[in-house]
Amino acid sequence: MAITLGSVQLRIMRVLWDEGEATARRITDVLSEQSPIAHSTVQTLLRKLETKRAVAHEQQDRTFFFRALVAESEVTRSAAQDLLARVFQGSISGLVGHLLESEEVSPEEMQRLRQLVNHKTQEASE
Amino acid sequence: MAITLGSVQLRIMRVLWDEGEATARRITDVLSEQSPIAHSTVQTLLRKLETKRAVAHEQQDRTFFFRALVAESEVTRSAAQDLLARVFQGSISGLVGHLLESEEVSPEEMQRLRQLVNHKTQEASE
DNA sequence: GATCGTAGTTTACCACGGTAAATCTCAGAT
DNA sequence: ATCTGAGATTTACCGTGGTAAACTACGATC
Repeated sequence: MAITLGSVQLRIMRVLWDEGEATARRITDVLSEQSPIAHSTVQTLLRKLETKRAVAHEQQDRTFFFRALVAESEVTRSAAQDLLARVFQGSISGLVGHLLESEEVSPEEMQRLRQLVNHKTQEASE
Repeated sequence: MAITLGSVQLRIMRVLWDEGEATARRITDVLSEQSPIAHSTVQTLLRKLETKRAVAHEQQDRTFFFRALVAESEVTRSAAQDLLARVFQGSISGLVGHLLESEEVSPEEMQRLRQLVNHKTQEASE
């Protein structure tokens, strides 16, 4: 059941995760802040998301209110696992190595990263 | 120029990276070890890879020898960056956090990971 | 009551990855 | 000379993501 979403679908889901529930119109407006998108495009994608059980809607008056059926963590996790398996053949250090080489990483990020790794190391030894 | 490849295309590229150059037949054989794939499928994908300048071929007698035009590091890097941007909005710690939670990580992997992170931290402070 | 706007529905394309059969071509075997 | 096998090429189909116009329905407003 690996839930894989396209980039626009992901942005739609993000609105739902942020706001709990939203109308198609609301989503169109939020997405359009970044780059213009036709309302019917958003509606089509919501439909496709509903088909694959990633969202559901309920009606009030003439308007649909959508909400997410899958958790953000679920989606991001399967995306990360997918990449890890497909591209890095399971090697987390391979993935992280590449990222550290090619991205500008803020000191805060590095801090968080170190904590994550050390925490996990500790866990393993207790 | 983000080179993005599908999973089978990636497996094809891996053969080329491993072997330097290979015929379509050779690639079919290698891929078929894992799961059977029609020769013509491999040829079609090689064609598509050639169209997008990921591979090139040269002819000897009646046979094409393919080689990679893009480096493995280039492809894996752009895949990782793509995921990072699209799904984790740039947060490496977010990505790594998810992976550490959901994957079994061997002690060796953790070791390498710690080294990576500490090394990078050191770099930043010199 | 005609019109306007907004919601949702239908329909249609395009691109890409993957899948593969069908066909063409030609060198080597019989 | 003919057949066979292996290579390459052509053609075709499906699924998914993305894109959006066209159409329908309906409540509110002039």
